Amino acid sequence: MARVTLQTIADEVGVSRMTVSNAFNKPDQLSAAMRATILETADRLGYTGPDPTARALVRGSSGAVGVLLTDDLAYGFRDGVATEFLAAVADALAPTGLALTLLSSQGREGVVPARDVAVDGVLFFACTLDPTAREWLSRRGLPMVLVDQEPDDALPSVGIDDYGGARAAAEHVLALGHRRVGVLVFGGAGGDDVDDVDDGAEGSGRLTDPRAAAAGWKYVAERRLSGFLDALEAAGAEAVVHRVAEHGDQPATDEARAMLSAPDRPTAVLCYSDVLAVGVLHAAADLGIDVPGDLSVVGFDDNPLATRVRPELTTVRQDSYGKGTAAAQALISALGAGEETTSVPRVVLPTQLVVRGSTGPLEA
Amino acid sequence: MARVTLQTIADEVGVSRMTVSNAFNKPDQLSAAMRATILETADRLGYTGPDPTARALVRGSSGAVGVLLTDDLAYGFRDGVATEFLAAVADALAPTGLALTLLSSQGREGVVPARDVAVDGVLFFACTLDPTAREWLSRRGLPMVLVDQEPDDALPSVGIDDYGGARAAAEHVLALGHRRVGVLVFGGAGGDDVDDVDDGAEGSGRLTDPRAAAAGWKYVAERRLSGFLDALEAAGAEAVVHRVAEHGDQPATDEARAMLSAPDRPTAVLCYSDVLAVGVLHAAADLGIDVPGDLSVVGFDDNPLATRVRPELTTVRQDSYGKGTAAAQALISALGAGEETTSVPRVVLPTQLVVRGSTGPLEA
DNA sequence: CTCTGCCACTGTACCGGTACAGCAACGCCC
DNA sequence: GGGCGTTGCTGTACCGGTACAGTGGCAGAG
Repeated sequence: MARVTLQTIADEVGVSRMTVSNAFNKPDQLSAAMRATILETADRLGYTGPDPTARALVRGSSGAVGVLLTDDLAYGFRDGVATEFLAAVADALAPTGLALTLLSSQGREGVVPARDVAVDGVLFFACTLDPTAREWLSRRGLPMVLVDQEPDDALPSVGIDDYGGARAAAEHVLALGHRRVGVLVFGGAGGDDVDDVDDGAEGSGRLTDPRAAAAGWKYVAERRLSGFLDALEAAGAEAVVHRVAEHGDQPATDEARAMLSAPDRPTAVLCYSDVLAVGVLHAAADLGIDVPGDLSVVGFDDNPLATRVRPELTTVRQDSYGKGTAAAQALISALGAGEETTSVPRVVLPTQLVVRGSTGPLEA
Repeated sequence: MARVTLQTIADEVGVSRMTVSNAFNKPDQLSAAMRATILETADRLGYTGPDPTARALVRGSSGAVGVLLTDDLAYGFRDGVATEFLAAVADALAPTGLALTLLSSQGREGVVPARDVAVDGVLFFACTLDPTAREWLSRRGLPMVLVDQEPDDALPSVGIDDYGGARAAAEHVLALGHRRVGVLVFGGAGGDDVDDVDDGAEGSGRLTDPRAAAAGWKYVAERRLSGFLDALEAAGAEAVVHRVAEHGDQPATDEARAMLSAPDRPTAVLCYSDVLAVGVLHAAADLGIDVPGDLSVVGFDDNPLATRVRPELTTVRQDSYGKGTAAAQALISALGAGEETTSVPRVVLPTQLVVRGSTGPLEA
């Protein structure tokens, strides 16, 4: 059975295709009797309503906005911070009737979702900054909002005060008397330093020159590390920086074990995220190191996870929901404005240190 | 600046539009030199690659599959069972390069996402069975897979053994000696019984004739209730059925408080879900009732939540990830098959009772 | 009786691609 | 030197809608 289109109905009723179209979209353009006949016929023939694709083509809008995530889409459903963010986006989108399309930064079989899927606008929330996906998107000239990315003059961006939060975390452990402080960071490959072995830090391991290494990292990782290091340096404390190459619980445990097994181990560890901090807790437990008695651990994000572990994590809270709301609003207004936008909103949400049970004073 | 299309490039280079199209899609159809010229020009002009919408129109496929959720999209990110399911779908979709579009069952401003957003296929995962969205989808003739819905002769479906799981839950408390058993169900409105006050059970409250009331509920709710009741009846135990109108922690707490405050209260409560069971735990705590000493509580789903509360919930595990995988596979194969599908796969995954700390023997 | 305006509907030209048939030029072979 | 197969590009017809400028008939105004 062939597809039922406007033409099918037009032929059946004996009118032009336009009249049928009007029956659906502009009821006042035709007589009530004709409209009734058309609708009845459409129904009888099993017409499914205007085809979304065709309509999108002619109207230039598709009714969906995209969120560009890592190449692993499922991440968006597994990580507490990501789900909170996406839930906020979904909530903010609800009144507009826009659908939410999850785009992975890397497609298979030559398909690049960022290029090949129809969306009206994009939230750039990828965790790894994939330059090809980003380039495709900017070339498409779509309204786009950067989330947790390096601000760009041309594009609206939403982020949090990563640097300030990291400083606050560092100052917290400094105030507790710690002077030899581990820093566990996620050295997210910035796209091209994968085979850059200059800093001796491909993969995991201790970084000899963390600031140099961080130059190529994704923005958030670099900001947080800078915050940690600036505060530690200002206080004349020693920083022992280790990097994990993959963002996860287990990799962090492995790396933390190395850090904590070294002679003269740090008495506090600042982590890029709560997920990594949980890994540190595991490593400490494995090594028989008491937290917070022998080791203080600070996370970042205030992931729901943070209060689910024992001891509960001291961490830097970010408002993921607020971030999602702000990002969605920015995108919605960019969609509404069309081309003539002049202002490029830049939102930076505050962060806040939340002290819980995983940090304590340095024992003499 | 006007949009750059194939025609723009064709004019610039001085060839036909088709040749430009071929340069992108069929490299072997033209000379290498010409192709190089065209690609260079395209790049210089800032061509963004074939427009996804136009391509979708002519190819008849959009590169995205939809998941129809409740009218509250954010639910998909908040509920542990939903996120697990969606993560599995995302994982299964990854190799195909398909994007994942979240559709809310109800749009605003006359927009019905189920009708107006371009997708190649749909997973019907709505929690409330919204007949209009479903009807639009089936009329569009899209490949579609029902998840946790009443099986339909024409459509592939994926679900779990709700009935068997519920029986197992009931038999578990019966084996522990309980004879007066509360049942807390989620009376999801089946679309049209919202103003149906016949059973005296609009909103929450105790149901006098639960089986009759359940007739209009969504499939899963009805199946689970039947499982509970059949097992209880077979053993000659008494069932005290209460219904909550909204699926949540707080509504469940309220309703459970009513159930547990009544004279001669049940000694065990079977719940439609872990979320409701947590509400029962809260109510019990409020009323000073010890679980499992004075009250046994059984949940359903084995939501991650179940092991996060104290006592940990005895529950009926379902494999949400497996369900997502199966659903995605079914959809992918339906997409591949096109029209000529004859078989209508129907997957029913097993459920399994997991006994934890929230149930115990009836105290004499 | 013409002119004007309105109503209800039609025709055509897009939107930005792709499929497919066609066609000229060229080399090859017998 | 004519038939034939390639190669490389072109033309046209779609895909399924919508925008917009008609157009013919008819009613009321002048």
